[in-house]
Amino acid sequence: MPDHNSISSKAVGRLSLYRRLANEFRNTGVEHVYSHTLAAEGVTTPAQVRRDLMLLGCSGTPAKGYSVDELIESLNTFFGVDEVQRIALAGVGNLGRALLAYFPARRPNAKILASFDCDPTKRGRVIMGCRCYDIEHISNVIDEMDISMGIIAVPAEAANEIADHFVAAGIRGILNFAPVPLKINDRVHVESMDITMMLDKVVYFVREESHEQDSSS
Amino acid sequence: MPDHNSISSKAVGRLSLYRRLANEFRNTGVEHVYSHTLAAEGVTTPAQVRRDLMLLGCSGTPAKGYSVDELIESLNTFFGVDEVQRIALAGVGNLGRALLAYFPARRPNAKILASFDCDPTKRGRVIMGCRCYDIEHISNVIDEMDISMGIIAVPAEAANEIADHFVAAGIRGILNFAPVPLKINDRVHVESMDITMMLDKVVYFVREESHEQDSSS
DNA sequence: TAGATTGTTAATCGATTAACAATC
DNA sequence: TAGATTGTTAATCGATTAACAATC
Repeated sequence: MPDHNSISSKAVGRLSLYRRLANEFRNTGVEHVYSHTLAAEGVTTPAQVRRDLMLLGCSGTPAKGYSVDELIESLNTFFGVDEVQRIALAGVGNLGRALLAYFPARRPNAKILASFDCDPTKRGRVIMGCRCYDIEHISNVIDEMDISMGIIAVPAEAANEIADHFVAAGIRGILNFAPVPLKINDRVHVESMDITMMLDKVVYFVREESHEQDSSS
Repeated sequence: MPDHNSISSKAVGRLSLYRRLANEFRNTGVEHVYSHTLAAEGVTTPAQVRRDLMLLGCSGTPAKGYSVDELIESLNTFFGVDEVQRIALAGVGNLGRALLAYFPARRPNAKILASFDCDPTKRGRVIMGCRCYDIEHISNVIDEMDISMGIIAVPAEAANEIADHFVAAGIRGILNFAPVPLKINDRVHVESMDITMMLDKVVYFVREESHEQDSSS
């Protein structure tokens, strides 16, 4: 039994990537993969792939590398593919609706069971197959539906308030799309996707490169 | 003149965050901020804030900290807020439409000038204020419109092909939302946002915590 | 002044990289 | 066997953290 406590967030991300790649390989009939095959497809080194897989208890052979089936088996167990994830979504704007369409297709066991919005016209309606509730009832709904994860897709101003509601309702993991670092003191795992920050990064490096070209010419 | 070549992607991300926070402080009438104020709001340490700001050439005083106006001034110059960013979007599905709605409101100088989709019914139409073109014409459109950045919001299978088109058309930065690491050999800056990977991370840590509770009880 | 913060330097920590014997 | 890969250990690198004199 591998010790999961020592696994970093980065490593979990890489494992998620290996799982996807392994599934692709299986779909194309590949039975064995080398560490450098996984590394070349991804963004890491063969040595790191081997370290990551060793954490999972997967071992390969010099002759054939790693068994794809064995890999998928281990990774599915690691990510608990058999367990259904019960998720709540806050914010049913453009981004929220995109997420409602995105997840069922890609992660069938990640189920967004309830959504919340402050817009009164959305309350009670079923949007993209998911019922939208009043934020006032957030605690009751999350409790009744036994939801353990929350997705935040509301504007920056409202994000932390929603996060507080989520934490108070007993949610243990949050995927945050609002461009604000959440201030939460409880033991809740937060992953933030700051789209504007990513855009700023690309913009900076594009400008930077064009300036380099200017000065070199 | 600070040496921008040595600035890491992470540091650029933090600077993007400082800019947002500084703007918020200015809007609420705050004139000076200490490094620990910026650090407390964000996800870093006061020492790192100081290092980051020193890279920009910003210096504070022990008595008052950093001038908010000076900070915003420097950060705006750093990110080239006066320059309009000319952007192309590939994929006008749910996510693509969400991005088309998202950016104009939050980054007025980041202009998505053209979109591309393989769906024939979308071609020629103006969706969310942006004309959708045939992918066949990607090179011409990008060239004519002098576009330097691309956003990829297509399914995983098509992502790398689109990226190749972008690179061939002379694009120098890519924001990738497809859950695939892009294989590009050119000198193009790529930032990837892998939503399913983020979800997998949250799922893992939520499960992990619940297992810890099981074993401790 | 006293207290808190700044910029700067040294120490620590972790992660990545390189090297190598064992294995198929 | 020969060659390539595996698992493992040592070395390097970078980033974060801690410590401290200078400053307002």
